[in-house]
Amino acid sequence: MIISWYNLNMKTNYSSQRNLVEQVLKSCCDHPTAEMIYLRCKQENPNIGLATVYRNLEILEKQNKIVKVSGTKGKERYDADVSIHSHCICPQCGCVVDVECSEGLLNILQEEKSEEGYDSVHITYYKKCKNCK
Amino acid sequence: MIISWYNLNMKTNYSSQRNLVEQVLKSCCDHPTAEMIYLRCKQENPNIGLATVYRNLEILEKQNKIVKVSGTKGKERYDADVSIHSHCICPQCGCVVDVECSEGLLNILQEEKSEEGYDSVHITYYKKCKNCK
DNA sequence: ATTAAAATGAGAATAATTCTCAATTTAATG
DNA sequence: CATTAAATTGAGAATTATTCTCATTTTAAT
Repeated sequence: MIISWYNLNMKTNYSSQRNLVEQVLKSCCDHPTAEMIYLRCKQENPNIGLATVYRNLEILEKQNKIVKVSGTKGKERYDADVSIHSHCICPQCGCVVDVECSEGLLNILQEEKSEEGYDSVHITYYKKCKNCK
Repeated sequence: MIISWYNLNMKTNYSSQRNLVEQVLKSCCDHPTAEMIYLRCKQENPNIGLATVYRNLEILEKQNKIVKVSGTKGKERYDADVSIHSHCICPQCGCVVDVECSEGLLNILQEEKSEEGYDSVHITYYKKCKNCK
């Protein structure tokens, strides 16, 4: 995922669970699945439900606070790093690593965004990871 | 999906069902889901099974004969147009439309590919479609 | 304090995809 | 042409990621 310009047009109240999901994801250096996030949240708050994690990931994404990474072998993955960068996915195991976004690429995307009014642009590379190779 | 450099390293025999799946997808101007492809195949061959369609879509993708479009609200979509182009997905209904790939963008991607050895690169834009707006 | 809207947890429900397995088809070989 | 091993199939079961439901609790505006 590269750039996101979503905005959430619904009212939200404060929720400690949503805050926890966001903080947990921010503390991850990998790109965890919803279930992995759920398990890490449970360590802090054993009462949190899986549905709550899914609900809040969706809201946080619409608030541009996190990013969803699709194309990862069935399970979606999430990233709290919303700075400009791309992703490389292993077509075998589905793991994700960050890829820097070059100046030239960024310029083209930002021009397209202003011309076409996109909500977001995702650039995804596929390449086998070290483990799978 | 923009460019794909996969290659399938497994032996395949001829199969009329695989041929049908490919021809049906080639005749589609939309970006159908597996089930839509299955239903259109059934019109030609009422005996074909859904699992067969899934199996062959996977093989055809690895053969670079078709392209899978991810990030489309749960159901994957398929495209028999393997020429260089990107996709724009509606975040509400998941429908897909083709987007031309500019010369500048293509040059950057091809340079990255030769430097990094990626298997494929997908550029995906998100923007509400006319119907959903 | 009151109150309406927002959020939650638990588990059920949904649905896309993959798996299993016995039967059939393909194609290489003699 | 006959043999044979590998590839493919169809049907339905199994899996599993995600969403939905609903009664209860929390939030925040008044």
